[in-house]
Amino acid sequence: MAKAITSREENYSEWYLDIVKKANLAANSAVRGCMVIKPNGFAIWERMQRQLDDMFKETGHVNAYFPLFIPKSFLSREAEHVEGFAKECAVVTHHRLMNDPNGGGVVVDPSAKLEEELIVRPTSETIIWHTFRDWITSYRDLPLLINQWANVVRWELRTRLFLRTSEFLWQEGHTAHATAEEALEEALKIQEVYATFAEEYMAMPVLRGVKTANERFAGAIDTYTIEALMQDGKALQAGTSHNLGQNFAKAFDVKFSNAENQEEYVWASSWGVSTRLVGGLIMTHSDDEGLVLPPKMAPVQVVIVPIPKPSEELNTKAKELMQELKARGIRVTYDDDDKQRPGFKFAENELKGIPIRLGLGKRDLDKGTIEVARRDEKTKESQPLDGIVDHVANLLEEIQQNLFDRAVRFREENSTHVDTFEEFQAAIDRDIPGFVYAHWDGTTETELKIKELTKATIRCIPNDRVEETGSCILSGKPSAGKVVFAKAY
RNA sequence: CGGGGCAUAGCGCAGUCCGGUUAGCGUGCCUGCUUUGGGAGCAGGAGGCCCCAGGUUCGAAUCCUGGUGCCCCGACCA
Repeated sequence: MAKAITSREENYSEWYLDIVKKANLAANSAVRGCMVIKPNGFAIWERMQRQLDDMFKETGHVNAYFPLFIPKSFLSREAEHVEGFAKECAVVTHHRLMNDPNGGGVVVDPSAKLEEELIVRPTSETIIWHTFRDWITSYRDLPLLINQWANVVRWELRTRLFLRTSEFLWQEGHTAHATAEEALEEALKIQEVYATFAEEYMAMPVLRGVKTANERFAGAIDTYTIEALMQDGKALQAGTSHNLGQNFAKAFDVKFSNAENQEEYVWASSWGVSTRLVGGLIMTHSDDEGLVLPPKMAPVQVVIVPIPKPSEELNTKAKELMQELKARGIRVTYDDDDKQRPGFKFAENELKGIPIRLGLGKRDLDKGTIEVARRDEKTKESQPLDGIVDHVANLLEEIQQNLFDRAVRFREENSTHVDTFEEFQAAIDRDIPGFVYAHWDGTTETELKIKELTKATIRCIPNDRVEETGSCILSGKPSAGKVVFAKAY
């Protein structure tokens, strides 16, 4: 068991890191807080990208690319925005290096100081709105629906692979609209796109909700979020979509002429999901044997293992089978390494999260069967080779659904409703705190006080919450409905 | 930004307190033989600026001074 990973029970944090490292998803790099995404990890991100990109295109968005560097002055145009990001920006101050006159290698050339420093984008609203000013003059230019796939940098003090790194990959959508209603609709539409993606493709159930004033994006009117529950009972903000109102249009003076030839400021939205989703995917489904991937997100869905080792006979059959599976659109590989034994390969393929393993041996060929093992439930059974492609195709769907159902069940089992602060405290203090629904008086003051006392934050006010009168668990003041608290990543 | 830890073979580590031949163990890697339906066994082999710089000493992975880097835990944030 050379590659055994720490169990979740023993140390959840170590378990997560073990999976990331031992499934070869990512590694720490020479740069603090920045990760190297390895081929296995990047393949998952690529699947996310491809699917999301299709969905964005489907909703009328087009891709573009804006610069990595942003003039420092741009960031300060929107007051709340700069306050939100100023503390975590990387700043470029010089543009040239020179040989150290003292022989210490290269040093920054002091004569190459920039007139205006550049910041490395922590998000691109400012540079994009500066550009949109040139793109928009008339209501006929609207709506403008732009997305970009990019890297961003936020100088994080505490990082974890995928979940929070100083540099990360993401997509950021930026849209401009003629009316407030349209901008709001756009923000909500994207929230639903994100939720659909999370649930149908990642098999990760999410709560759809709106952030409190305290938790919203710096510069937004409202932030819509999807929140997932991880296996340790902590919430993960998996995607956000912002209604920016006219805040950035005003800051960057972006106006359009409406049909009556009157000038108005443009209405905006922005939204993003990042490589953090890979972390969420890992923590939603994986177990103590390693990574578990839902079939739709698995770079490899089926692996065929020759037993006990490759032979001409087995290779021929396996390749034939691969062709049939590929023809059905199934991503399949053949593990024809003749050095490792089957047991090793089983463990290795489980660690990597491949949803289905097909074990093919001499006995199978004689009997016309094949061994089908599913990663999610760790069961295996012998199946007739005849009709195996249909069986595998159906099983992939079943696994996808099973993982989602399992995650929904976990979330339900770990969601509680409380009415008093004592109940609240007890719920949050459990080993798996989960989502805790409670009344809140709507003030930032109370929210912060609760956070100080319990470390729990308001994840969202659910879109589908039932309106009911109640009293705040802390202040006792009236509340119009329960909000969702949790400890969060 | 505080607190702690670590830096020695691809990876994981011991050795450092108490300086001393050729720096060691596990794993991985290479070769060969035997094995082979759940992480194989034996034999042989390759692989090291012991984080960097200075100092002490006949002699430094080890002691002293000064750096650098990364990780983990908290506070802040996607």
